[in-house]
Amino acid sequence: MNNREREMTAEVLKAMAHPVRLGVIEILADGEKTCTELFEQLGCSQSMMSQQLKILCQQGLVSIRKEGTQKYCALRNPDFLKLFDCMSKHLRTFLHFKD
Amino acid sequence: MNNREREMTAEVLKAMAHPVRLGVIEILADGEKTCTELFEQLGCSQSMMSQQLKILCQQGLVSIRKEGTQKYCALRNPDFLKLFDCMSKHLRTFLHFKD
DNA sequence: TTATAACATTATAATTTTCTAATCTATCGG
DNA sequence: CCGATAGATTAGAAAATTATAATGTTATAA
Repeated sequence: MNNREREMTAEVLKAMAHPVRLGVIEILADGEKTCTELFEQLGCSQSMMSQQLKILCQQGLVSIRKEGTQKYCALRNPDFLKLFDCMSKHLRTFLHFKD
Repeated sequence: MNNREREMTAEVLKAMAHPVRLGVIEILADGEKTCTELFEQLGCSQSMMSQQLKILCQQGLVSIRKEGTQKYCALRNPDFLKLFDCMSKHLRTFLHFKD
């Protein structure tokens, strides 16, 4: 990786590095959801969700499809789901995470 | 993942989400290196490297072994290297990254 | 014992992120 | 057209990150 590539990679990682945004990715693993479903399930405000979804879209992690007055969000790159296993294992092994 | 786990995961991802820190992980894939080797190869200051290494250690990504006046850094969890392929592919596929 | 090489810490200014609250826009049903 | 629902945008304060510069610490070699 050259420096430019590392900078772009850092941007993508930053886009994931937030509890709400991780929650979105996790929920979307189950299939398309509307913005409202997402913020209700994650217990954050509508405004917060809208802002976080924008970040996820900008980094190509989520795509949005409009249907009437609603918008359906979907995972654009399911590869990133692998990351969750990796992280769970890491937390348990290296950071003494319990429960 | 519950919320606590998402918060901890976010911390680990943040620890990777920086060009210098990604560079460290990439270089360490090749084996142990001293701090000086790392900052020289990445072209950043010694102080910068020391601070970034601290972050990587705190999140369990890098371990440090002392030997005389030097310190040898190593990747603690080589699982994270998989991430680089995933990222390269993502950049090319979803973010139109060229070369 | 002193100079130096390797690394850590601290302080700080500049920039980014994060979160909340308020407002705006678009679409649909009636 | 009107009200309601779904979502976006904007503004701003607080907190976190980033980068640089200066200074501290420790171990070794001479």
